[in-house]
Amino acid sequence: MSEVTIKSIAKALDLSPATISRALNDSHEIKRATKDRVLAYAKKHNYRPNTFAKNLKTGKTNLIGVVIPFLSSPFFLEFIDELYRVALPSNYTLVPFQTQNQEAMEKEALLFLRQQNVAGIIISPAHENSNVALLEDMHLNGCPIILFDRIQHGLQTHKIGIHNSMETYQATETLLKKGRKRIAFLCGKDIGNTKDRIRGYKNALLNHGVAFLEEYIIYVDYQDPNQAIDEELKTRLGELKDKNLLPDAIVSGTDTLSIKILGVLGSLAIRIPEDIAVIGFTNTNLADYLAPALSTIQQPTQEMAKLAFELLVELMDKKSDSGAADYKSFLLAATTVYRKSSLI
Amino acid sequence: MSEVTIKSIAKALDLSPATISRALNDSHEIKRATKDRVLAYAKKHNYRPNTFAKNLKTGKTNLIGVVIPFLSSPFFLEFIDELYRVALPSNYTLVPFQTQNQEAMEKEALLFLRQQNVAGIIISPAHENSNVALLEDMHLNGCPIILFDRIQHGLQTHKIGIHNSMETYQATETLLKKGRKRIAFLCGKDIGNTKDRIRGYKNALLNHGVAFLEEYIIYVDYQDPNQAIDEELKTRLGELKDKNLLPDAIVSGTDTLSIKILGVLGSLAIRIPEDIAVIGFTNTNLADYLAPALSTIQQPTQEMAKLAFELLVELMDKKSDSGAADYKSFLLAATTVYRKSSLI
DNA sequence: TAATGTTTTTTAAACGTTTATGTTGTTTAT
DNA sequence: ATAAACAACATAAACGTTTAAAAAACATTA
Repeated sequence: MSEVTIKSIAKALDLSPATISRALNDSHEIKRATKDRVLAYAKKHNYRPNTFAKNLKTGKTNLIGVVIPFLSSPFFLEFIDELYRVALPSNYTLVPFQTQNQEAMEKEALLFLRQQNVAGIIISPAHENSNVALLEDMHLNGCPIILFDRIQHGLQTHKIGIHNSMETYQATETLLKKGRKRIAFLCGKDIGNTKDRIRGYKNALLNHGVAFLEEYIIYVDYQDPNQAIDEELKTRLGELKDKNLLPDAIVSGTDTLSIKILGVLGSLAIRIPEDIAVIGFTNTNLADYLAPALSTIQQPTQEMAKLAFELLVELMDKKSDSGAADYKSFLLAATTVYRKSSLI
Repeated sequence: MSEVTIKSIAKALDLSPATISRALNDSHEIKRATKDRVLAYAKKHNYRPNTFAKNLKTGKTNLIGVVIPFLSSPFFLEFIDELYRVALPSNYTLVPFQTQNQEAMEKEALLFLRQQNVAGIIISPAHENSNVALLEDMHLNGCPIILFDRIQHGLQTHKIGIHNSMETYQATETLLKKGRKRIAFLCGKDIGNTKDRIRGYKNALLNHGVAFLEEYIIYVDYQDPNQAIDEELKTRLGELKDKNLLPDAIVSGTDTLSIKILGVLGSLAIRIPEDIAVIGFTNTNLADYLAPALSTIQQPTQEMAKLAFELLVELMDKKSDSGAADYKSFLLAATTVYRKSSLI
């Protein structure tokens, strides 16, 4: 396929392949004139290095694996989108994977990335400590890894996230101060950061003297992509209503559910925020347009992406300097935007 | 990095590398017993073939390049999402790229994909005939290509899209039948399929005896990602109002704009659908939740993705059968869902 | 001028595969 | 019994790079 190679250039210019290779890599041991000849010829004949040969020889690639649970989640989508933007001027190429929040799929992705010998990985793991052994193995073998968003994970490396419990604490407190007492917490089963977010929610209740009710933690099974989440939500709300426990406010700790709940409440003829106020984690830029406009806890996605990329590049460049492994956790500030869904 | 190779296995089992390779590839000229020994050893020691060596030798990869204008557009997002789903069970790996609708970026992506020697490409081109020479070149050199969504493009290959003019014709006609006469058409400058969609819009007007007004084609420059599209939309509507030409309906021919226009009209205190009815092209599953619920012309995204993948695999398998190049254009049926934004 | 140092280039091996060709030993047909 | 056919493996070259080491070319110095 690729007709023009280092060898063919060598033959054409009556030089050795070694010289061509060095000239193309701007080695100091090739004189200016020769370099110019080679570069000119290469350009003229549209020489393109064979990635596979190069990688085979050097054992290095310029690939960055990006592993996320869902592409359809506004937060992860925005993250990837920004990642593409910051990676563009660099020489690195992104290889994204979604795991559907399943450890098995995550493993497949990681094995593939390992096989591709990626230069680094940016990952929001499927679960707490999911594939931790594999990740540690790759990490030890010189593949730098950045954890983001779901940073409660055993791997020792740079981590980028937000202060989850603090965010839900404040959201819950806001609702409490507006007089809401029956506040439910909505979250996906096995969805990252849930624990921390629930903790903040509970603490807010505690500090305001409101009793915590186990029934008010609404878990929704998220695993099955084809599942009718709307239906499940309706059922769960119906159960609460039957027990005479319909909440007067909902804090959602999960991106996608924050939006779904609006539609479900609407179809049940429950008014937002009059009957139930809603504040949710999500990063959709459509929040303003929703009915009603949704109060959101938004992660600083673009900064996270930028930081993730920069930290990774730093680690990849450092290479085997084998620094004393002083990894840091970066907790960025989230922004809560109050819109109609939580006003009273 | 990869410790265990064909060579090392050969040494360990006192066989030649050729035998190991053949055993791993289940060649008929290796006897059962030997194969079993090799497979067992490989499994036990976690042998992973070196992709680069393999690709270098065979000149083939299992990569599929996916080139789209925007990842942030609901339609393309859904397309990619589904593509991942159908590609998962196969042995192919997706390498997505977004071009920001810029031919230069598209070229970069294609050059990269060519360098990676991808087995095939699925693309919705930035513009009509953008990078057509490059695409043709790659195509001729044995890289099968599937065009989707924006199929008005010079490349001769399988194409998958919808009947754009028909869809906008029907949407416009619906509005006309409800008595709207001042119908504007909203679209992105240089956004694919615009021509066809405008044609359908014009024909509907024509067939219903409503005069076409040049001012009612509202082009919005889409290129600059940081541009304040909302502001631009406001300005354009303001201009129309000043000329006493405020429309009573809007058909949007562009995914993202279909959503944006809702917010803009809202902020101008224009009622939907009373003052202005809206029907738009888009595939967001949030259409129901928007304020007001948005009438949408939805492409059959998942079928498109599935078909694109299947056709591509077929072409990749066929290889150099050099079939008489009987490429087909598949025009799938879109679905128009009428919601509140277009009811009167 | 010859020895020395420096710059520039070549030689050759290697990365981990695949595959055409060669070699061996065994079976089958005549 | 012997030639032919086959099964099962080994040898060796190749894919397009990179890079250590050797070699050549040139420049400098005594």
